[in-house]
Amino acid sequence: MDDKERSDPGTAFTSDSSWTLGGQDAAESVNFFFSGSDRESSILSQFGWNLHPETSSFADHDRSDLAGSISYGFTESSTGSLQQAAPTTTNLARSADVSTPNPSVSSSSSEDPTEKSTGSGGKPPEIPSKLVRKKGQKRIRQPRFAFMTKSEVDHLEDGYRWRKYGQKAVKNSPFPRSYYRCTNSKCTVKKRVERSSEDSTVVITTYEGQHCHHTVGFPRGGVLNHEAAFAGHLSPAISPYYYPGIHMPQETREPPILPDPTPPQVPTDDGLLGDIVPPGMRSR
DNA sequence: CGGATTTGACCCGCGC
DNA sequence: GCGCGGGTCAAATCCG
Repeated sequence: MDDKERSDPGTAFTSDSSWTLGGQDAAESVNFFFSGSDRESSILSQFGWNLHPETSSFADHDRSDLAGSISYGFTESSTGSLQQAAPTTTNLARSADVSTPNPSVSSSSSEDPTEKSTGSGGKPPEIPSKLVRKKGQKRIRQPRFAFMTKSEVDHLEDGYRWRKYGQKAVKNSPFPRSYYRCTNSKCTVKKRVERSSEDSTVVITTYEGQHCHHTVGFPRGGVLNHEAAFAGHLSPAISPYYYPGIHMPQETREPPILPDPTPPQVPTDDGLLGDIVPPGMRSR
C-alpha cells in the first residue's frame, strides 16, 4: 500500500467547495461518494443524505459541546486503505466496503467466529492463534465505516469500552495508528484510530464490525459524541447498504443531516445520531 | 491484584 | 519469490 494511489489524500477530493466524486475502486468493489454536482447529490440522497451547499460547511461547524467538530467522511477499501476527504472539506460519505470477496460471508454477521478463536488465551501455546486462522482462508473483513473528526483527543468517547491491542506507525503519516477492540468478549467490533497526516487536528476513526450489545453507558452523563452514533447504531443500521454499487433498496429520504443547534439534552440511544444520521437509515 | 496499555515480533496479503 | 506495509498477538509493564 503505498503512496500515490490510495493513501494520498486530496487526490480523490478537492479541498474546497468544488467537490468531486470519490469514485469507485473497481478492484476492490468499493464505492464511494458524492459531492457537489447534481449527480453526486442525487447519489447522496439515495443514501438518505442530502447535500446542500449552504449546509455543507457544517463539518467545520464548531460544536463546543462535542469532543470535536464533526467532519465526514470517506470510505475505505477492503485493503484497508483510506480514501480520505480533504480535511478542509465537508464530505458526507457512506462506506460500502465490501469486505470480502467471498459472497458467503454475510456482511451482516456481527460475529464472525470463523477466526478470532477467542482472541488470546485459551489455546495451546504451540498453536499460535495467528496460525489458527485456517490456512488458505483469507482474513475476513467485516464491513467498515470510517469518518473523520476534528478533535484534540485521539480516542473519542463513544459509549463503548475499548481495549487497545496494538499500535503501528503508518506509512506516509507521522502519526501512529491505534487498534482497539471492544472489551465485550462476544463483540468482535474493532476500530482503528489515527490522525490525519494532512491535518493533525483531524482524527480518522474506522469501525469494523457491528456491536452485538448495547453501550455500557454514558460516561460523563453528557452528550454522546457522534462517534457513538456510528459505533453503535449507524453501523448496524447501514448494513443493508454494504454492497457494491450504489443501489439503494428504498427511498429513505429524510431530512439532511443538519447541524442541530440544540444538542440532545438526554443521552438517549440516539446520541448525536439524530444530528447526522437520517432516521430512515436507522433500522430501529 | 486485575485490567488496560505498551511494544516488539510475527503473520499475511499484495505488488513488483 | 521477495519485500513492504498493515494487522494482530502476547509478554511485559503500568496503573488504579
